[in-house]
Amino acid sequence: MDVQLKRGLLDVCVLAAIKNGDSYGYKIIKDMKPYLEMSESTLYTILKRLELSGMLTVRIAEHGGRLRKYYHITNAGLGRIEDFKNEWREVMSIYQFVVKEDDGNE
Amino acid sequence: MDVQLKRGLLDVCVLAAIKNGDSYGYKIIKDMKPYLEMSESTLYTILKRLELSGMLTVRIAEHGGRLRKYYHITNAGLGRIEDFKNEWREVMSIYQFVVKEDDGNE
DNA sequence: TGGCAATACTTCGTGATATGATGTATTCCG
DNA sequence: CGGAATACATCATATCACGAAGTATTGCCA
Repeated sequence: MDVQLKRGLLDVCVLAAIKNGDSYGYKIIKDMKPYLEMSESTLYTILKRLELSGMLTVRIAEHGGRLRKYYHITNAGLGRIEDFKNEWREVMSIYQFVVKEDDGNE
Repeated sequence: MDVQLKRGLLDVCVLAAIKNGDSYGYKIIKDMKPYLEMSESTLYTILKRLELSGMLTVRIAEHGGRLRKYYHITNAGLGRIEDFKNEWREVMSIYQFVVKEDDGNE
């Protein structure tokens, strides 16, 4: 899928992936794969950014001898998803503008 | 509106603004304003990019003593709009993933 | 036991791109 | 006469997705 189109969806998609329960990087990628594929470097960059902007918190836990960083969504993160929903109205009106066929009757 | 969300829409929006008749920079901005606002520097950058990638052609004409560059969409440009429509299915499935509420019954 | 896939996270460099600031030039209107 | 509107161009900057490469452990299978 087009990189530019992806850009507006990635952050909020990652937040959505943890909104119903804490998760960790490797699992997030696999959960999102049917909807949106992303590389590991992309995801970890995004997770860092979302942490720095207070959209999520991190908890390090050991699991089977390996470290895992579990990500937990904050109220700000939930708010970000709400903002996205509100902006979607605008997006749909732009979409209508793009696909609108000129029927020649105006 | 969120810059990242805009990115995937701008190019195709500009193409849509000229698909029913040639237009020029200043007019494109005004036509798009109700749907999507963009600065002049952004638009002229995009028009240049779309020209270089063969999505549109340019014709310079004089209008009232001033130069105007009229932009005309090519078949490649029309194809770009079609691609966008097809990708929209994916976008909507991602949107559904983001807004899906966990109803606690699973 | 040797090796490879899977799991899990990190860092770096690069290319694409939206935007503000700034500049140039003309026309139109009061 | 002057400022708003018209019309386009260039530059520097900040953001960001991504491939490449690296580190380290577990689990499996031949």
